[in-house]
Amino acid sequence: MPVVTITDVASRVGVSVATISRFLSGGNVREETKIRSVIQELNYRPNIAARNLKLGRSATVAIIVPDISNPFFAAIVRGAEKASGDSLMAAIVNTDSNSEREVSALAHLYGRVDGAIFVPTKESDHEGGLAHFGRPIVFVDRYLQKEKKYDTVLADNARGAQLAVEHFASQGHSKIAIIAGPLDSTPGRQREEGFRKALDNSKIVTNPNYVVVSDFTQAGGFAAMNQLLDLAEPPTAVFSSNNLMTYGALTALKNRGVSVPSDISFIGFDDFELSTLISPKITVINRDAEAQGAQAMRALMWRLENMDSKVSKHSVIPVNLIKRESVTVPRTWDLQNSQKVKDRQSQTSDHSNNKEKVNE
Amino acid sequence: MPVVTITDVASRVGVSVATISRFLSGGNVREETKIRSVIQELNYRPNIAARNLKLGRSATVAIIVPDISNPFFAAIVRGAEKASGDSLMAAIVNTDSNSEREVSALAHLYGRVDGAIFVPTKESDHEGGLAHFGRPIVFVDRYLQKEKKYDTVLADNARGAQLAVEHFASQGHSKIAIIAGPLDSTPGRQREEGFRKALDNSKIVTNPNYVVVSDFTQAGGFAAMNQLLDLAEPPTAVFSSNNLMTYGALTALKNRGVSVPSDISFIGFDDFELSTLISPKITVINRDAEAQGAQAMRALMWRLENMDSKVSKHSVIPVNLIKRESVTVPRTWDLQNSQKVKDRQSQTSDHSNNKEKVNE
DNA sequence: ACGCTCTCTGCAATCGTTTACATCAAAAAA
DNA sequence: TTTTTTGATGTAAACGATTGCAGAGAGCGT
Repeated sequence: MPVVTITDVASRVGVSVATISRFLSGGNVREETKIRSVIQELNYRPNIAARNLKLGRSATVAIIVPDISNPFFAAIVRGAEKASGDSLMAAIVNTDSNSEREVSALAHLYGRVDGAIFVPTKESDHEGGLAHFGRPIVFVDRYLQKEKKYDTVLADNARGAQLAVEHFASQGHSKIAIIAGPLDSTPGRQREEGFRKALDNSKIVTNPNYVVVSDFTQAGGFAAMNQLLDLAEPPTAVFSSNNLMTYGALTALKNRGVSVPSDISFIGFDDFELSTLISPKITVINRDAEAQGAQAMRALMWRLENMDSKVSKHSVIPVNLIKRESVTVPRTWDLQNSQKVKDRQSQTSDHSNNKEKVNE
Repeated sequence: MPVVTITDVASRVGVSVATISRFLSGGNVREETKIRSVIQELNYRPNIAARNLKLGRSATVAIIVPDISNPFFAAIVRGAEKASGDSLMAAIVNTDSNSEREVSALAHLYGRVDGAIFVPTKESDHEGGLAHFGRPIVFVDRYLQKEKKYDTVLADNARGAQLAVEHFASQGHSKIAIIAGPLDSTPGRQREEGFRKALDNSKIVTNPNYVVVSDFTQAGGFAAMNQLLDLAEPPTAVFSSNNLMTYGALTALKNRGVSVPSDISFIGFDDFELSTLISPKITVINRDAEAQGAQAMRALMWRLENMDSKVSKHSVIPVNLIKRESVTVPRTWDLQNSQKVKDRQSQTSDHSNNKEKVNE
């Protein structure tokens, strides 16, 4: 268990430590083959701490996410980690969607990492205290309007909402609702804006009741969906702005015995595991979250090599529509009493036997 | 952008660097308050690399998992990371369920981390080359029989299988099948063994056709379920050994129009997100994966403080049965034509632990 | 006064690298 | 042949912390 250092290698080969060091960093040396074999023989590994100390870096970057057990963030982390190669270590930090944890994580990471990939929970909470971190940060899915100097990697949120609306419209829907995320978050805002714009483009007038702003959580989606269903004139199509709210909304629909898509058509933003196991299979707007994470890591690595560059880079990840079974033509509503007309042609679900009673 | 070092603090306060260092590590010093204020004022942060170099450690541990986007592993990571406090950084490594990646990760991590939490994909691939890593490793969910010196944190796998079998038996099932994981993996083996033993205890003779060994993947579960359904006399109850295989098995059942639970009762090992959104809600054996990760981190930290201790620690995480809707009494098969008879009795779906009546 | 213990302090060595600088031999140019 | 260029090498000074050692007062019993 003797710790073998560069000095041991040097004396064994019969050269100075400088030569070994130069060899390690790719310089030309005379005794290359001998050095190689001695390193092998002694099983020498450079001491990372010493190298980092001398070089004034840590060769580590942080990936700060609200919740690693959310499949979406897990995919981001995975993509980023994969793109990091083995020159960098990735330290992941879970903030539990807690802004205070975020700032304390940033403080704790200071000096420990060379940079960070950051998915803040509430971007407004970081308008000020970021410069203090003093190292490059790449924001994923969030764009700090006050801090334009940071690089970002966003999804094409507006386009996603647009695709959803267009798909609904192409099926004849005009009573189209959105369960929006917080409007002070980038994806929440951009998806809502894209939604409104797409409605305009399709010459559909926006019913204010059909825009319910929620919070990207499952409970929020549940409540929002119920709110929509309680309307005197409920929508025939609903676009949910993220996967968690999609879960909640679908649960609400199921609880109230509203059938998808025969009663209401549904599209969710972000695909989710098991989306094909549930009935009906849910049509979604999808993006490659892993690619997004990878792109963020590349951006960060580029920035670390080009610290002096003043231009900030903003890339956007494309989205696409995955058509499955949750969208169809709108049903006809009896407008007199807003009561659903009895529907006899039930959906082709093989196990649609459980019609649970509503118990909030 | 001046980097402030311990020397700056020392000269500002008017003492030697040694005093500052001692203050930082909790020693008694005269000028405590002044030092504190100067540190504040200068915004001094100790250089981690220098400290690590001197102390011969990295203050970093690795968490090596097959796939971070699998919710189960995500929960492990989350729990471990949470338990690490802020004395340690956690570097997560994704191996894509690839044994070669695992050994290269171990090699790459050598010298970079003080220890690791490791969930190998195939434990048999690491019987040899582990000592070479030279640092403590805590295994999660895996137990290397040849390498008894390592600490482990396992789930109570056998007990889980036993709970499933007992629950089936209590409903009157005797044609009980298992979709098992690889028998050369700890959870695969222990769950299969627990299954057989529980069958024995219940005086049910094990039908070899009802034990199909698969591979813990979704595709594997799919194939295994189909294999069971193709039997001349299919089981009336199926226990799936992990969540991925559960997805596959449920897909197979759905594809073939086999109804759960009226045609076949089902229990899966490990709860999964959305388990309540799909119909029917799946009864599962659950364990607290986050607690398991936390326990692993605690074990590793303990080990780092007690490197000389020869005794290896093995802890086991309890499991419990979450009753939902996928288990009921076995239907009666008309063996003449294999046609199902109408069944009226269905299981109560609340999670209370009231004893259900035993039906032999 | 003296010696003794106790607590705090500074000095300086050390951890294992990288790299500016000076050297020096061999190859190229004269 | 002599001079210049080239390129690999060794020397030694960093990088920023921790800690063994010895010294210096303070407190106290005799």
